[in-house]
Amino acid sequence: MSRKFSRTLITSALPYANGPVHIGHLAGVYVPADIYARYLRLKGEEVLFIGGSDEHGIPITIKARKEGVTPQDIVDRYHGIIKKSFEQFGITFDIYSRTTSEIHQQTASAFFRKLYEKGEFTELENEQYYDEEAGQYLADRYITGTCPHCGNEKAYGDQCEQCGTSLSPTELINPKSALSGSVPVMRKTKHWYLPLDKHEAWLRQWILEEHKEWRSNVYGQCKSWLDLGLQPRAVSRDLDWGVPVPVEGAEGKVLYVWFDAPIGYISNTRELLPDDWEKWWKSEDTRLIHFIGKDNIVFHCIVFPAMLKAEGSFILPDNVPSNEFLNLEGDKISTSRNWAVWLHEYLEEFPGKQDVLRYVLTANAPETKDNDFTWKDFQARNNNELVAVLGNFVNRALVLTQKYFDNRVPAAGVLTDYDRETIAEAQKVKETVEQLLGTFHFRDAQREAMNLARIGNKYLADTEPWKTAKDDMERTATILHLALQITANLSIVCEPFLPFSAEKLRSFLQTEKLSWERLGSFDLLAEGHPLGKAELLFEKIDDAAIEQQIQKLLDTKKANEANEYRAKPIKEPIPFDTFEELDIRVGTVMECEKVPKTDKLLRFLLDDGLKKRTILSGIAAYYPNPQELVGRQVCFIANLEPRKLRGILSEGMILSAENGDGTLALVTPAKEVLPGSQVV
RNA sequence: CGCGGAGUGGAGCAGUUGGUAGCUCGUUGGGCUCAUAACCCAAAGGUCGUAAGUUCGAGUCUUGCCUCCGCAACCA
Repeated sequence: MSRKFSRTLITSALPYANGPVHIGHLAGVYVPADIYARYLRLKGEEVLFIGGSDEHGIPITIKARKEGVTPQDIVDRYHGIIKKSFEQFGITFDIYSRTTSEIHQQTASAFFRKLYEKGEFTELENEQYYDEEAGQYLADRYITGTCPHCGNEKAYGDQCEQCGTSLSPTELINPKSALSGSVPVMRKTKHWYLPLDKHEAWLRQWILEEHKEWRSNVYGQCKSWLDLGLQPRAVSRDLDWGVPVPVEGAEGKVLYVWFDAPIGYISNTRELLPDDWEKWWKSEDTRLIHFIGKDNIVFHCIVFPAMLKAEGSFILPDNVPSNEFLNLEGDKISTSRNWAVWLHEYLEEFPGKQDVLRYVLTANAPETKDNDFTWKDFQARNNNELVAVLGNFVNRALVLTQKYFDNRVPAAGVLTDYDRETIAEAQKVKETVEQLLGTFHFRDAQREAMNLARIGNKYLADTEPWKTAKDDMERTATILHLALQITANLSIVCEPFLPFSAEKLRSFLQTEKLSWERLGSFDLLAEGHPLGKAELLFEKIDDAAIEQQIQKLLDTKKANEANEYRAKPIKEPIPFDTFEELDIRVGTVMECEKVPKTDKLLRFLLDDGLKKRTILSGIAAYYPNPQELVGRQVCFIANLEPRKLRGILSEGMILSAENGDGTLALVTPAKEVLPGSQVV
């Protein structure tokens, strides 16, 4: 694939406007996309970098209801925060808009309409659960009930997490709405489907044959979907928040957020370039690149391309560089658990340190597998790499020039072989970085850029200008001339990765922004050129600042857990007789061991005063050493109908208390009693 | 149950079409003193998750198993 493109359209996944942006978003999408956009611009290429907020979908309506505000309030709030923090962070979108914009409504509507008129959809009427109290249809995940296979009462409409079987909501026994707790009713509803199965053949050819260069995580996932066979996918939803389905008889229906969102790339381009947008989306010499996270692969590689192809006039993406996920201090980043480093907070707490975060996220980017962000690593990379290698080299070159040459670029004299070797090595950086960026290897590219500073440090250490200054100023001049040219080169190569520092560097050197093509030149600074005032490029981050961040994480996590916990409502009153029917007893644990090949089950052998009784209990996760329970007393329901689990007959149920975080603790009598004692 | 990705020296990562493992940081020793106790050199440290197979030869291919992540609420 060596097609000639004359411009590049870069899109970055639209962040969902139900929360601020965190380091996971940055590492996965926005930092690499911005590096790429800056790099191409510096090369003088025609580039457009599109971003925007994704503001539709069920979760936003749920959040709004929870807070008692409108969905528009929610998206206004977060769109504002997100947009501002991207700007401050130096993500150079050509436009950052939103899917609630008027132009997006029009674009998405027209897009749907065109597919509709071309007959690219199939219509299907089926029955779906409807929550009369909440006044809306329920997504599979928002229905809970009893699993028909294992009896788990907390199975979801799409899957039972206890036995792992996938379900459909209609299979659930005693279905309940997760929104209101009411019993949902079946209602007929009509939806439009994009028949992906009809697109399978060309998708297969296009991805599997023509894009073997895609990253293995992307290629592998697409292959898996294609091999399983594509299914028609619903593109509408029963909801009042979104782009209305522009067809008669579709009242109360909106476009499915995954149909709507990627069209946002197009509408935002239109918003920016009302007269000129089409060349970016419809011209074969435009190269379209989607930057996304791994959870979006299928939508950007299969669903959206199918939509574009069905429409007929659009180009398809040339590459979809998807990153894996970034973890935080060993745990998954989670908006709902508040386990994240939020960009807007980082910007406040580390003012002027945008480049440090950009650097760390790129150096540790999850390009091939999930990676971990830790504050200790953040500190180490700042202090040992940015400060010690890059900042220090620049400082050395500038301070020496100040000291010996009155802050003017000295003239180069005769070059030694070693000088020439150093120049040659520095010049190699350009080609290597280009090769790496061209193939979306941002982590390696940045390391290679930093390598230029390493070359500089080594050059100074080996040539020792502070020694030659004692008796050979001509030689000293040559050395510093080269060191300053390397510094000027750093201002070019760092621009895509560390734009704020590159700008500082240019002010130190009193130069304009230099184009990428001049990277590798050793005539960037003219002899006698006066230098500006040198300051520190980076400063050390001390332990206290890092500990504060770690403490903050622990605090918010703790506060959040406490916040989230709410005691469940008390169930309906029951007559005393019903309680009497339960026979709760105390038993002494005689044996306790994990049931082989299960995750959760412990097998208890209890002395219940009359006999030995086997009971299985799903608490293995909370008692890693079941042996320790032997001899303890537990409460259990003695007259529950026996039930076979994993081929073992369980005679009763051991009582456990469920904590706010879902962990379980055994219920035991306050002091030892005889086995078989009744709990009354 | 399934499908995809990942599991490499203390930490974080590379390893292209198979040929006895590289990088950054850390550690230890030495050098230097222009520089933000920064810089330069050297050394120690890995049976490449596990078991088997193909091959003259496998981190790199095949198969089984284990662990983590995603596809499946929120979510890059």
